Amino acid sequence: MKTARRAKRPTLKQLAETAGVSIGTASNILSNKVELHSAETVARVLTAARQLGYRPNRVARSLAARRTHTIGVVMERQHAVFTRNPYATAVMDGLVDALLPREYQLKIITPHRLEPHAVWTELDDGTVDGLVLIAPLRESPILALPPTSALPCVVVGSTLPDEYGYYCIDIDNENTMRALVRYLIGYGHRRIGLIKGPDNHWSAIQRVQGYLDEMTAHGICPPAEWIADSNYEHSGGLLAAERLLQITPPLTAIIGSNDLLAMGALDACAQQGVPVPDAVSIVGIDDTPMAALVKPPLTTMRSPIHEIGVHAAEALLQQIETGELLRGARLFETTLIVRESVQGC
Amino acid sequence: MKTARRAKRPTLKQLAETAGVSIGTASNILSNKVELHSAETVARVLTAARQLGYRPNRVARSLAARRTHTIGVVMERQHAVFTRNPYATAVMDGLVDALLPREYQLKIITPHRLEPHAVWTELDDGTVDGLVLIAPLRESPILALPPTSALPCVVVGSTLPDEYGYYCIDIDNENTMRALVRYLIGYGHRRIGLIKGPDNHWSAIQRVQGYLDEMTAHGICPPAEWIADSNYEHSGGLLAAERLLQITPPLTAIIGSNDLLAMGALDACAQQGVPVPDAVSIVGIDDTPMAALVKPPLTTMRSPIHEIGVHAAEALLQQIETGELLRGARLFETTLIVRESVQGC
DNA sequence: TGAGAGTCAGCAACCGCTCCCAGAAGGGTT
DNA sequence: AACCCTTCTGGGAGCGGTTGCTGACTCTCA
Repeated sequence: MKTARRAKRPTLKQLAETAGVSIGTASNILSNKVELHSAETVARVLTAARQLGYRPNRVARSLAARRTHTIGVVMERQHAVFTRNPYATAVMDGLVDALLPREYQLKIITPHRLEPHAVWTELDDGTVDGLVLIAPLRESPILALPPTSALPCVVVGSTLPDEYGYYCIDIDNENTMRALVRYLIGYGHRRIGLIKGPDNHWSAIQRVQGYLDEMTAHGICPPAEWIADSNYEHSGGLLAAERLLQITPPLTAIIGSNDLLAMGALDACAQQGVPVPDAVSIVGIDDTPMAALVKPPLTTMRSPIHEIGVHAAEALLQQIETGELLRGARLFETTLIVRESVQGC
Repeated sequence: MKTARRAKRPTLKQLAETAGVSIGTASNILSNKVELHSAETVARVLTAARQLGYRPNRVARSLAARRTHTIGVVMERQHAVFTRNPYATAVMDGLVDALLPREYQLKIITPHRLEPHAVWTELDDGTVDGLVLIAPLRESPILALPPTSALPCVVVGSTLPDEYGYYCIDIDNENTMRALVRYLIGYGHRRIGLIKGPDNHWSAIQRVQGYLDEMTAHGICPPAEWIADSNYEHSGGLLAAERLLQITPPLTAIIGSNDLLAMGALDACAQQGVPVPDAVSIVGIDDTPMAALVKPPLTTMRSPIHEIGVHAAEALLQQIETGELLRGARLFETTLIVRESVQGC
């Protein structure tokens, strides 16, 4: 592969020469260790830097200091589509907000190998000080290896079992779903269907569990047909809802395991002329920005995704800077956002 | 600042030792220059690598090879909110799609200094092989300096005047707006208002120009009050539309300079009980995913944003790999997406 | 047997910067 | 005057790779 030959830019060595100091001195001064040197030397170096248009080479700096000031955001290949992944998008916002002010950079990593060791070669390549794993999947090669590589990591959007040894930041999936079921039951619903997320998402499984637990706690034993398998996307919600709408006697409420699913269900109802919430109530989870825009506006559980992103960044930085690895989980509360897609029956 | 001491991982030197070869040999083999060495040596090195769990250090590699295989995505501070920036989000998707398969990584950069030279220190810090500038603003410090630093760059979402010396990838803002105006006029509209984007966006200015040109081409001279200043966001569209709706005799159509603005206008109409499209037609530009979801579904001009992202990546890689800098602009066609927010009058 | 060609591995000079350590210079004490 | 501190600067050994060059070795063929 041909590589362009670019104009050389001034190095620290040149800077040191034109300022008439040693490289070490110049380095110190440019790294803000100004107190080590006399005001006159500092001024000389700074002037020379300005005059030369000196810009430090961050790669060299990282190599020497073994610190990159960069965080990697790891997404599964199939998730790396921001337009269809409002969750990842919102997490990114939180990360950006927390990271940029502290002069950390952000790198997007999507492994494309399959073998776990190869994947970790892509993830832990020395260019990042830490990793945020966004919603790693159950069978993902990323999780196949224990986080032995002492690279600080946090997991967002998947609550992994303790054995995995990761610090997880997420909402409380089970309780969120249980709250949603309780809310619908409070409105008199009992024939409540669920559009289930994909089995390879930890959250999907936990949400189903919450649904089943709360339903049975109220003496309802939902038949299998009430639970429609799907992915986590709008189109999947539409298809799944079409199936659920054919159940007789009809369900009076449908829970989307996330907002996208619920909005797909909303569209299915619209297409089939089923009025929401008059004929069927629909709810989701996440409260993505679109949830307020659809008709009828979606009642949903708000996940503090942005806050989760911020916390992920902070937890990661803490690990990086103290060297102490965090374990366990930090589960955020969700709050019910009542809009217009639910009604008693 | 305390730095965690991490477990050392094997270096090329160790690898070479355990494989019983020289560092250079090991390096060649791991860089896929396998043809330089005998099959037996290759096997020995590969085995040792597997056994040691060797992972190359990309930082060191970048320093030595002066090639990082990383692209920087530069966003203005105020734009680095993905949840409210469907445009940047869609561009990112295109970049990801084009870059990841070619083993390039993607880094998000948001300058937080103000002085142009300081900004370029952040942008061109040696960690990227090229830069994608997403919708740089008119008075941005990023643009204050000519792209003299021979770092390959492309601009996306802003069509800069030639003098700036950047290769720009964008839609044809003026003609897109003119087509929209023509479309409305074709429906008999003449009292057409415009919600204008912010003055610091090149696209906003070009779109206003297109509006004015096409209106006057049809003998309509829009009074100043028909043009409502705004930002590029939903909330801004709502406020601006409130003003436009008070004009008497009423406007029969409102153009949002982008979809977010148009959707804000839609909400303003809903709040004031003005039926769309019966009382007023509303259109936007971009065709963001939400445009199809709102009520009524928004008629808009589709920008091939994803394609723009892909092209940006390809143009950038071409510059990086050939060393020849591109100039000028590549303007993509937009296409009218007819939905339900327009009607004759 | 010796020259020439062709393989293949090792050596060593970087890449640009950090950071530790030694030592020079200057000032104050006794 | 000798000694000790303090303050400041320079030297140099890495960080973990890449890369061009040298030269040893084998093979072929006259």
